[in-house]
Amino acid sequence: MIKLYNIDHFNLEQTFLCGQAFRWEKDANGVFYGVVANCAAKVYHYDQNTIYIESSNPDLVFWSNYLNFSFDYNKAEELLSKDKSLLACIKAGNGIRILRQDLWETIVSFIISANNNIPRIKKIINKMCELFGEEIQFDGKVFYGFPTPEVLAKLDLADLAPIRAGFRDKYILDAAKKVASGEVNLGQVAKLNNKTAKAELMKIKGVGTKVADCILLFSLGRHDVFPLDVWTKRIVQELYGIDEKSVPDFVCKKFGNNAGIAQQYLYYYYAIEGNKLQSSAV
DNA sequence: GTACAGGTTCCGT
DNA sequence: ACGGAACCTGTA
Repeated sequence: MIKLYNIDHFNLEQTFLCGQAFRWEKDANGVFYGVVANCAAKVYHYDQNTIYIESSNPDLVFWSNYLNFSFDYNKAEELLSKDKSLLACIKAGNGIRILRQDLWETIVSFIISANNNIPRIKKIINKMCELFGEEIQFDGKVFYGFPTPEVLAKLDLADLAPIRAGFRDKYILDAAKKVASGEVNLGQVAKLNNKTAKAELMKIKGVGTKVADCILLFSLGRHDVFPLDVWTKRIVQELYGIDEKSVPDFVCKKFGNNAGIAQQYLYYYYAIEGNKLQSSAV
């Protein structure tokens, strides 16, 4: 078992259920079960400042990387808190962290997220893992790893039909084929700057601006990227009185290196918690 | 029955 | 370049 002590700024609920990851579930005791790549895990707070991780892969380095444990949130939040509108979001969502998720898994997950809702996204991903992922025995339960590009590349649309991905099925296959063949080299993508990495990812069908930004933020730790979806665009427009076309530029300039973190707070506060928008001074 | 969901692609100007 | 419809499916 891995024990993480003296945790500052880390809330599992907000981190796992804020819409950046789709494979964590909370049970009746408040314990989170999930699968990361091919590692099943049980994660829970011992107390507010201590987290326990039991996993089929009890590797501290693996988990501290996934949780982006070394990143100092205090500094980022200190800067963001100067904005009065964000302050309320930061207080409400305190302890949200941006994960560093597996690149391949993040690509496929956010392809599936297009024009979709979170419960259904989860359902599709779980079914795909169950059918094509590796079986993992852990804690007396059965889990399924995320299918590799190689496995998915061999499938056709009929094979994928049971996961009920709808029109996204062909995009999943396109991603698998391009990654398995090396046409899109994931090892390289991680080394490229935002703009180039994004262009590389967008070679995949079903990966547009927003999905690519999500991949950069939620997998590669590019905290300066602000994925603009229908929610966050609407939120920024109303909160700051910005017209639609200026939003991308505005968030970039306003939140700079911490834009992605700002995005996550805004999304959590207004979209997940369902608070009503009210304008306030910038 | 109809509208809509954390977008992207495709097809018109 | 830019705007709008179409897209699978599930749920309200």
